[in-house]
Amino acid sequence: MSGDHGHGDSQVNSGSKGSDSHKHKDKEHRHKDHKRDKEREKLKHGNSEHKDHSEKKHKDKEKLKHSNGSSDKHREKHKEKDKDKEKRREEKIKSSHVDKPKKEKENGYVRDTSPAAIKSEPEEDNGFYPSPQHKTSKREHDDEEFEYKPKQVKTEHDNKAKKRKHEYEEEEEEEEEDIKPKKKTKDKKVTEGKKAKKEEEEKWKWWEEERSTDGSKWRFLEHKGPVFAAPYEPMPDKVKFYYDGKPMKLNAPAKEVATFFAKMLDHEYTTKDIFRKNFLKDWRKEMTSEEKSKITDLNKCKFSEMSEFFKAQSEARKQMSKQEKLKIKEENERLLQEYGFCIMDNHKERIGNFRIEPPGLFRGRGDHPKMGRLKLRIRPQDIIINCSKDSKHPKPPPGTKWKEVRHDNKVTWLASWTENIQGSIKYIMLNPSSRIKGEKDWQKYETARRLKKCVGRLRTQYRDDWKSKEMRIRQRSVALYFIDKLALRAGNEKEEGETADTVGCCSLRVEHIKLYPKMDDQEYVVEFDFLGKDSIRYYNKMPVEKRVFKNLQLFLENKQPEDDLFDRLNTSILNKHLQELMDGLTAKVFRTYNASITLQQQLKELACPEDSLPAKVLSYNRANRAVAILCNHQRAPPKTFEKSMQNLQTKIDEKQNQLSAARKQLKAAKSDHKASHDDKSRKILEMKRKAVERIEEQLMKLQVQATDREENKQISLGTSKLNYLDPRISVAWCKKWDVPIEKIYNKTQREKFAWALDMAEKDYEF
DNA sequence: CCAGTCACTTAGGAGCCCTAAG
DNA sequence: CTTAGGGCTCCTAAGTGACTGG
Repeated sequence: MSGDHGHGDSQVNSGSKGSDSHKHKDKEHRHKDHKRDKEREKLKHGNSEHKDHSEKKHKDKEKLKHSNGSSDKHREKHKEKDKDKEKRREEKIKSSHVDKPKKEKENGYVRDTSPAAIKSEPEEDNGFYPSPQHKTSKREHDDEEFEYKPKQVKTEHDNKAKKRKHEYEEEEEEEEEDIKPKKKTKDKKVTEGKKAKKEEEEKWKWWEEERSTDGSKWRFLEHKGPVFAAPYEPMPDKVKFYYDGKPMKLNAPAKEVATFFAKMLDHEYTTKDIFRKNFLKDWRKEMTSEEKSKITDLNKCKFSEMSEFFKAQSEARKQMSKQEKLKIKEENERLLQEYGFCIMDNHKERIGNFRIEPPGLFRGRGDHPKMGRLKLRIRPQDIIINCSKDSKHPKPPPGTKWKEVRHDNKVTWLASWTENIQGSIKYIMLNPSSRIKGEKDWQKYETARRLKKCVGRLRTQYRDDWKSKEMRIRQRSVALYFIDKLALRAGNEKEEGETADTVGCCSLRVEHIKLYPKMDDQEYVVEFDFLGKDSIRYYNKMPVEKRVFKNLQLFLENKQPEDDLFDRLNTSILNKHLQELMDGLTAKVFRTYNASITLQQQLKELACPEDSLPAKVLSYNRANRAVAILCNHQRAPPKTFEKSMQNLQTKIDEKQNQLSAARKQLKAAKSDHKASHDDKSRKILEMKRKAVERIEEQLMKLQVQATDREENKQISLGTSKLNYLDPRISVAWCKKWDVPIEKIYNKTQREKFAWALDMAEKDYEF
């Protein structure tokens, strides 16, 4: 970590303490700021300056990522071709328009009005929980509280009492607590000494409360604003930068940027052409004109002294004494306490990312055209603050101003800024454990469960549509089939040249699939090979139904490799269609649905009541893994994988030897006992028996561990666990098989899924 | 319909930190 | 006590999808 984002003051102090030593720099910065503002302005209107399309063949075959070579040429060609080609194809199959009136929505909360959805909805209410999907509209008067100012924050110190959910006592022991952090700090000092662990154990059961119906996300919001990145600390003069073999002094801004590069020197990013080119270009913008005229070739730059300096620094940090480390920890904790929480509607909630992203070099993933560009430092005047009108507004650091303070309760973010690489907006939002995130998450799974009820009908329909006489419908139905069956992502269009060339379902190109009428003993095999989100390769061969196959052949006719496979389809068309089939349905719901249903099925299949605890956990992980594979959640095999696998194997071998030794002894003890039949020998026998059992168990545990790890080599379970699997399935499974939930969810995860832990019983059905 | 904007979810990797084993 | 390695947290990029205004 940057470990250097020093002190809480970094938020506030740029004007006070820190300033003296930086006066000089500050001036220069300010001067630059002007230019910068202009540049930032430009962003808004499309930043055309970097339109370099360096034609490059990929050679890198780093693991399985980025290794599919389809992309670059595509970029060039794609541009012009599109329009007219499309038109040419237009008439291939007659298209007629059947536009239907759209469904209604109420501000973000989906109203179920489609007849289809209504009829298919016995609403699985476990009788008690208010569904997030259909808020009962009984509390129309909700909004009358709109302008109130909360006097108290509910923080419940309830540690025991796990279940009680049916008792309707949300009013229980809400400690009256001053909102003002003053008191909080005091409170804290008392406990902090020992373990800071005690904290206020928030046990607010928001899921037992009504939800707002008017599209507002909150009624009251107060926070202290973000924490800014620590200012640049000039390096000691003895750490030199060399150009063309000669030491060269750089002005502060240029030097700071140089340190960004130096810090990455060991990373292979810095060897990539695009990265270097982008870096040099942006770096030069920070230079004085002399520097600029001198430094023209990155190859002549030597950053190694700087790099060594940082390495030494981080080494020193590791070597720090316990005390020093503790001090840093405490400081971090203080910062967290001060800036890491906000008050939203009477409750203190954890903020997800309260630190502003520090400046640095942009690291895109895959073959990103903008890798190496300079991410500018974010200043208070770049930040928009969002909070309640009647809250205590966050203060900008002395001598600075926010860009804007607004009071928009239709959104959930507390602060935002525009980033300079893509011109996109970044937000500060709440932690996943917060009500606002939890509700949404819950709702997501409820939507997926509604899909479960009508997925049969939808499948019948899209299969029917394979026969449609309209091209667009055939394409739509085949794409939907892929999304359903293979859990592909929707595949929005992307701006070319702005990002890595990756695709999803709707944006698949001809070059991404291959058709094999026959392959081995299978017929109609489709081979997929493309880079998806994060440039993770998707590779899969799948036999499809004849009709699908024939359709694909049709779609491919007269197309170039870089043409769109589904030229009459995009995500917005697809989603519009889905919306008509089921209220709230979009392409990504299929991923959620298929992931969750797969987990549930797998857990049923793999169930084995006699299994030991570790075996059960293994089963769970396998079920989880099936989902991860479905969703193509990969990871780079850990660098130490082979070695650690070997170590484990050694352990297993040892254990095995131990076991056979123990068995021998047991045998001996047995015959001893047979011979003597005395108490002593019986005792020994028992002991040996126990020993064997114990070793057997240990061995089994190791073996399970080995299997699990081997199977996990390139699969990442976390993503699906966190984003796709209805946590209630897991909770129910744990209850059913007496597996402690801690085996499945760590602390953070339990916090995120608190709602599920609380409400799911062992008979929960997704 | 289309491009642009905005909000919010989903994603893998870096690196810190804890723990179990030596 | 030290060390290795694996888990967890943080970080922030990269998606999805709604909406807007022309």
